[in-house]
Amino acid sequence: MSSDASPAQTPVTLREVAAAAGVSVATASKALNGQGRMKAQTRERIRETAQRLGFRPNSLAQSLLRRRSFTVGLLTNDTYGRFSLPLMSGVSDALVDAGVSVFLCNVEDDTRLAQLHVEAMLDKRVDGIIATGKRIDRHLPVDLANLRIPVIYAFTQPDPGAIAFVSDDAGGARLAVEHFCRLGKKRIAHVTGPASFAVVHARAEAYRDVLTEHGLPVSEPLLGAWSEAWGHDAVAKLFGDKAGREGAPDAVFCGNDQIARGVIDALRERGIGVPDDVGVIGFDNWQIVAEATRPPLSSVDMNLAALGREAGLALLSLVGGKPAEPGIRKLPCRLVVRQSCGRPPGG
Amino acid sequence: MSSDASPAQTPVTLREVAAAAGVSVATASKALNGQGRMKAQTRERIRETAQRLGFRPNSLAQSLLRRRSFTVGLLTNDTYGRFSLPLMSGVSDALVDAGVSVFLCNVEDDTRLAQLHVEAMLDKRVDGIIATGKRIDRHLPVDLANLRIPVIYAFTQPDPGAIAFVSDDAGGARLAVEHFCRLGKKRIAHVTGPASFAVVHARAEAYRDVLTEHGLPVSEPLLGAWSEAWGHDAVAKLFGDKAGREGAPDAVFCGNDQIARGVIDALRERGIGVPDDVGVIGFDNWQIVAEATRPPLSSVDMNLAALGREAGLALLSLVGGKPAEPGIRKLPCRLVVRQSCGRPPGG
DNA sequence: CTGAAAGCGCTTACAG
DNA sequence: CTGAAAGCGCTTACAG
Repeated sequence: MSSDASPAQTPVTLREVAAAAGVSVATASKALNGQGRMKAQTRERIRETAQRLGFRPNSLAQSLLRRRSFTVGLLTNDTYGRFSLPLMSGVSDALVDAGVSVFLCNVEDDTRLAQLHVEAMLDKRVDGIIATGKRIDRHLPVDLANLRIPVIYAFTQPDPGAIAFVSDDAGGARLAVEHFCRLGKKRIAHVTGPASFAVVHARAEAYRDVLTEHGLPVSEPLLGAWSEAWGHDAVAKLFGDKAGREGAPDAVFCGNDQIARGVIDALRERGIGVPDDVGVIGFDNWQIVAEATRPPLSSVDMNLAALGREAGLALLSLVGGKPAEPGIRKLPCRLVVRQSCGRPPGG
Repeated sequence: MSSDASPAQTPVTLREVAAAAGVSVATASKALNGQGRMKAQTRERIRETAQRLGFRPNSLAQSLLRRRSFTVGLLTNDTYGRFSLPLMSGVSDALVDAGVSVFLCNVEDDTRLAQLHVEAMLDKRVDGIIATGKRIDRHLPVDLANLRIPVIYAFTQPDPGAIAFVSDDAGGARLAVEHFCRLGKKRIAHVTGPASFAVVHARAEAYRDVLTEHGLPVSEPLLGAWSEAWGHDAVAKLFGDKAGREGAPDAVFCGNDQIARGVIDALRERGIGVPDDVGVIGFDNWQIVAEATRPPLSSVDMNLAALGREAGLALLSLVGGKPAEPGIRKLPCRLVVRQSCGRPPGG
């Protein structure tokens, strides 16, 4: 009920501040922006008046003048959000402190919808666009190549000559397989997703490389679906029906956490102990899966929030006019060790 | 390389269109907006010119004049996004067709961050705000009560006198328990989350009501964590250690899908068949969990995307000046039947 | 040290 | 039927 609480239904303008302080709007503007030269006392009086009236400059008016809206568009086709969400919050975190707000554009796989969103962004004069998706090897259903505003790609297939941030899948796979080597594992299998995914090949190749480097036998990666069910089936293939386990793997590196969970469940059903008999490492570090697995799952984390942050900062720098090399930047993954991979010998 | 592709680094203005068409900017504006009266031929010529030059009005300038930015802010503290994401995409879908874009504001549980985002929204003159969260019974860490712009709450605790959309948890629970009754189940248990959640009580009460209405025995709901592990433990409590199953439940209604998954896994480990011996229904219809469960899990869906859509439309209508009754609107859930609950007798 | 003027890109009364 | 003028809320040369 205090008349100061929300006195006007309409925001205070600079003109009102100037009138209340007995100066021109030009002077008021300069006082509040720290521009120009004026008596410290005048500046202070104007500042206090603005404060008292709860003045906040109209961003739309400023943007019109500055040709800079302090907004960016974030395009995604990851409705389910498993990968997008950490990435989005990384982007948002990186930008909010610079006063930049993020428009959320969920484009699904719908070209019309994507076009609609891109046009809305352009009309609203966003300073730039971040394109993100659920797959590193697929384009969004819209062409962002000639937009007159900067575009950064993150976790999606970039246009040629663009700047993109992706996770270093090969590096992530190395982390997992080298960890197994360090634990003294000798027969390390790889169960992963379908051949249609680029990451499947990148990770499988790294898997082979590490084993070769360590002089360990390389068995062909088993490709299947990204599902628990495939994890189950893969265990049947790897461990056969025989009771004895000679020649069977002592470690399984899985292409995602769901497969890993299926593997662990299937091993338990066979009475094979994890991590004592067989170590398991997953990929994605999807907390809700990794922590529900028995035992909790060690997994490779793609650092998606950090990736989003990098993308946000890169866009900011581009918007600020700093030139940047085109190309794909691979950001390192990290291995989150829980209990499924086993302890170092004597550890 | 075509000089039409992106000829100017700077967008075409109305002034340029007017010049190219040989009219004043006022006439050009009216022609494009279908305002005023003029020779059809003039209007057409201007339209064609605008089209040819790729003119798109600067939304910032329009907003300044119209006092309407065609943007809204979406506040959420659901970093993980399980509940937020469908809701967000519902909001976004409802608004994109009205030309309204959505600012994503991830506020975590951080009051400073929330304040920062709200101020950025106000400065950018958003037309309204949608507040959403991960819990129906908790406030966001910021006060939105006296904002001078409309606020709609969705899936979060509203301020008194506000408009809110939430899922009808009691109704959702009824759907599940009544389904069991229809299938002829006689001893229906309820395993759910912690007492600190309002939904736990709402659903438990509906559970009791339905059983009473059907003249079936009511056993006290088992409260625990929202986890698979609790689902496991609950099975131990419900089914005891004895081999015989006289008096044991023939159906379990679970407070979320993770609990349900734990229950089903534990039943299988005991050799109890799902759905033949015991039917199981979960809550949330979290696809990735429900489909990986063996057998696939029947579950109550809160229709979060629809809820987001309603919230978006309600905000639009408020922004448009239509008055609306304050209060909490409960939106119906729906039961998604898969295989874990069993078939009707003789079905 | 301070203010009047011009202008960002658009729209909307009001003249002619 | 068309255009000159005023103005949305602000900033930035330029005078004084």
